[in-house]
Amino acid sequence: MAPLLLGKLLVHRTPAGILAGRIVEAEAYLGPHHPTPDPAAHSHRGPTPRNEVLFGPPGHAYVYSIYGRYFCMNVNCEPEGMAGGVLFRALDPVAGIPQMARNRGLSANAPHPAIASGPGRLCEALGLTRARHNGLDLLDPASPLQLRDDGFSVSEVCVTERIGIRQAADLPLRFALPGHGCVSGRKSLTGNCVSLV
DNA sequence: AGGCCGATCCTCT
DNA sequence: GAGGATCGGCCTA
Repeated sequence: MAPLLLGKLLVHRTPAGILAGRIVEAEAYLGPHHPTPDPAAHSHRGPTPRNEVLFGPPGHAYVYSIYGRYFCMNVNCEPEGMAGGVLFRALDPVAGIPQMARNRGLSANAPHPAIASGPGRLCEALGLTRARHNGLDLLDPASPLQLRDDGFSVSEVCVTERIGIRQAADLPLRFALPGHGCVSGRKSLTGNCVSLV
């Protein structure tokens, strides 16, 4: 699911207008049901009050706080009872760009890569919090937070190790659009790209 | 009840 | 490249 989510739109309807960005980087985290152990996954040790959304029906947002200051967002990508998720790591801003920049404390004409490149930046730009957005159905047309396909075509995807974790750091579960300026991190993506066709 | 640490970001060198 | 901010969640006693 993680590579297939690249190129899709993440859309947030807010009182201040529509905020949206194209997903250019995502990471997969494997649930305890999966044959490959993934101790870095929040669901790895089973359900808790924090991660219960991951064990619910798919297509719902799992938003959690990290380091006391930031939020990160996943979409649940497994059937009910299983708990795999995809972390959205970076967006290319598409709509409501000045407001997204303002949410980040940046000037309205800030360069795109400064706005939502990184999972904490992404949530801050879109104005997402656990209190307001955890558990929302991203596939419900009535939801203020949605995943959408606008027909954008992705022909090639890069694969690397995941960023910012210690456990299971060697699993090749980070995916990004090759050469896109809004992808986070400094690791080179060259040589790890595959054609989707 | 206490302690440790994280799917981060920003600043400074 | 290194270090601090900052706090909720999960483990241990």
